[in-house]
Amino acid sequence: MSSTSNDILGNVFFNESALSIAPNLLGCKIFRRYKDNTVKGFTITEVEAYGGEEDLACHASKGITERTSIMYKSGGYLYVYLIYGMHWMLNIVSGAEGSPQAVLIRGLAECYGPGRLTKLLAIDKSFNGRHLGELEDLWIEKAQHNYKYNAGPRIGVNYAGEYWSNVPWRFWIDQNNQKGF
DNA sequence: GTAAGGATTGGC
DNA sequence: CCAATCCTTACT
Repeated sequence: MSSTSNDILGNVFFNESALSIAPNLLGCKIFRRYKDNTVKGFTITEVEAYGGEEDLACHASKGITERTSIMYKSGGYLYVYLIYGMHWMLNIVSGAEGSPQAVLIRGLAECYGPGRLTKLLAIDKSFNGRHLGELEDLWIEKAQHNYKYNAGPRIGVNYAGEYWSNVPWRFWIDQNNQKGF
């Protein structure tokens, strides 16, 4: 089973809203070419959508700053930032230019946890602001089929208030109801 | 300039 | 349960 360039997700995919992209990323494989030239692929199993200045859980709710400006770009850019002084978070900017949205990659089949998976993928601040379409060392290939998934509140955003801390914008593959997973 | 706090994790 | 740890943001 070989991959073709047609399987690689590009601008057409990422320019949709974060909310619609997020579940479609489930089952996609994120590939990394490491410095020693080895290539490994990991299946995305959990994501979260962040979108719009009105989303109080989204960093862009504070408006455009040096940190959040990347989210105002068109889809396909990477938003990578450090949290709690030690963990890199990997986000894919979504939506059209001027609409600050992003999808956080929270889990892989091979590695659960947003901080853990960036360590596995060797992703740090050097990836912030890069565009997926320009990268030879990181790309995402589309899922082979649609997966059944669950949705629930996002993690770690209790500060965002009653409504925004409870919107079901976290999506994960339903492993108990998945044939052949 | 300074202070407060966080899209988490792992160790006690 | 709670400390680690440092960057970004918002200012007594």
